[in-house]
Amino acid sequence: MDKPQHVYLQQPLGRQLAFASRLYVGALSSIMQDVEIERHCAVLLAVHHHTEDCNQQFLANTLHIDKASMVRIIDTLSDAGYISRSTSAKDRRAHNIQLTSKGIQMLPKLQAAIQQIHEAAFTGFTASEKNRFFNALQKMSDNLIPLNLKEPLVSCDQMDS
Amino acid sequence: MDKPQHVYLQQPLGRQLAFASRLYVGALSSIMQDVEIERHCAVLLAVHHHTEDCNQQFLANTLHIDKASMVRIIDTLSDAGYISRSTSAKDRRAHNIQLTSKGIQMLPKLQAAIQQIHEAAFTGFTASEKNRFFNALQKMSDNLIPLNLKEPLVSCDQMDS
DNA sequence: TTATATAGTTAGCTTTGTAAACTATTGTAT
DNA sequence: ATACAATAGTTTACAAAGCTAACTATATAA
Repeated sequence: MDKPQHVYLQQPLGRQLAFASRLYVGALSSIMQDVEIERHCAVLLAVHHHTEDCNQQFLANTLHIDKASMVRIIDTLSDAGYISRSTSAKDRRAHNIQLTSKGIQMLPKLQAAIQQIHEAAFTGFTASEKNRFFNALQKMSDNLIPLNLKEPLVSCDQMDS
Repeated sequence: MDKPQHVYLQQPLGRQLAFASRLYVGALSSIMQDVEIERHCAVLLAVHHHTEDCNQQFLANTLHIDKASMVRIIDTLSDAGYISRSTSAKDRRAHNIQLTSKGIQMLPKLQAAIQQIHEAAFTGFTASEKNRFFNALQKMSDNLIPLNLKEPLVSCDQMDS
């Protein structure tokens, strides 16, 4: 019933996570074939749910996408007519992002697709199992953040130059 | 205690998984700075644990890496001197992959790094929580695979040409 | 023998993450 | 007010990864 997964993981965690992420995006693509920008659903949903001061830096921080990539995404979504930029009144450096009417119109379809994926993904899960999974994923990510250092991480006993 | 995560996930699942995967690889890079090929630890471990008939297609299937990418990875690891190719006696199309002595020598370091990351990642988890997380991730991935179809996925009520 | 499938390779394309340099603006310290 | 530093956004360039297609050499099945 329980496999010996600590000894040797056939799929190391890093790869398993990457694979799951690819499966999720792939599923979204399969379902929303007629919508060309389904890849950026996270941004669309974030814009929808955070109407106040929703600038590119906020989106980048929230979704863990760097700001250069965010420019590309916003350009794509803007060119496709789903969102628009407008200079913030509070801070003229910032560009507030809004959904256009076209963006608002496609939201239900996107939400339905996501719900469909979640129902499929968590088939066989109880509600609390699903909850625990989300919480565990979040906690694990938070635990890993401090290990991502740019600096050499020199331990004391190595400093002898 | 339990947040309303179904309503709107601040981080949609696909992005959360991608982010976690990046954190994992980033942590490995931080810890193994002197080893230049830490990115391919999954392949090295798989080669180590599957000595019999470990060819590139097997590795590709096991780790969910396409075979073209696998060629690149094997080239890199081979150029760096960690593994070697040899034609299989059973099937002369196949290349069996083995660790070189250099590859074997660096294994303990890699395993220690991975253990360190796992200890950090699952700080605050009980053993069973950790187990449940792995099982849930696996189950969720398996559930998503059928949704990844190349074919148009035409529902019956759409077919009327 | 012929046709088909498979393992590996190569090449080309796209997406994504990352870094660096740059602008326009904002905030702060003097 | 002036000078300096920080921030939001943009552009450019590069590297890694996934994907596809075409190709070779072998293997298998008809």
